[in-house]
Amino acid sequence: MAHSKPNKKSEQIKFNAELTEAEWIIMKVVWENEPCAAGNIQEALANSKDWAYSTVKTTMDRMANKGFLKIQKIRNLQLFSSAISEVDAKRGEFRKMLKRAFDGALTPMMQFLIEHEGLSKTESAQLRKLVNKAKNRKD
Amino acid sequence: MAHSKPNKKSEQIKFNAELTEAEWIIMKVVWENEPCAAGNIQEALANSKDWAYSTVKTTMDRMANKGFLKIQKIRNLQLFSSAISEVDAKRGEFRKMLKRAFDGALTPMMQFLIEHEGLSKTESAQLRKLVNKAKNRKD
DNA sequence: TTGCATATTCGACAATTGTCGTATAGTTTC
DNA sequence: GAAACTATACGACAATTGTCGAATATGCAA
Repeated sequence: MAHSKPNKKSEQIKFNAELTEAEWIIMKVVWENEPCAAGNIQEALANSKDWAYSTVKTTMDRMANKGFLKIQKIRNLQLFSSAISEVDAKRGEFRKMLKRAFDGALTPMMQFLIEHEGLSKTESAQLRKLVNKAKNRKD
Repeated sequence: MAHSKPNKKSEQIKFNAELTEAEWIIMKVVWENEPCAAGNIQEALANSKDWAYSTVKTTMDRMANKGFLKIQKIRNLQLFSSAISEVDAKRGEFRKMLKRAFDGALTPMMQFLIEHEGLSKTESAQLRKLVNKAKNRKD
């Protein structure tokens, strides 16, 4: 066959991406501005992060290596776009937490939330609404 | 005054502890066996983790430095105990995730759970029960 | 007391992450 | 075309994390 099938590992990355702190910060801006150049990102973050251009660029290059960003070259310019979706990144972050702190089980996490994170009446009401909406789902 | 008040930073650590992967693995065993020696932990983990004694010991020493473990010395033996609670560690992990992936807001996370993590009927039923139990809480 | 069996200490090493600086190469503008 | 910009390419460095091995110190048993 002419094109190579992505391997397990890369699919894993796609559906369960684990970003570092700096990567998250950059990724959020990419999702909002893609495709965009490293300079754009640096400027967009200028008021919150005092990062040198090279800091942003190096991090983005590493992200491209990891498969989190794609690069499209136009003449001398590199345009970056996301290679993973926001949902994939959120899923990765969420599952990592779930696995580490709750052995991967959702119910204990919920339990914890209610018992120790003190959901307010408002929040638990919202939650109830959400849960009801989910009632007719798969299973 | 005779005793020093813990500073913001150390309180931060206590109530919002952030453990690394290896630290989580070790901490879980400590919580179940404390007080215990490094050798105990290594043995307890022997079937799941192929770690040399020194690996476990080094990691635990570092954890003690960070204030996650306490050491009590008996003769030539060091007995380790947890210096942070399970709840604190879970809170730390949960909040880190919440901040990174959902800008710290709970409701969007719930939304995400239901929309993308496909809660099963069983799970959403459980959730509903939990939420109802939490109905009469603080606000 | 001599010595084995443990524990502890500590230094080491590679990989990852956060952060830059600088040397180059490609454009654009007089 | 040469100067002034702008982007890229890279190498670097410190701190953290995951992992050990080896040297040293201790305590118990024969």
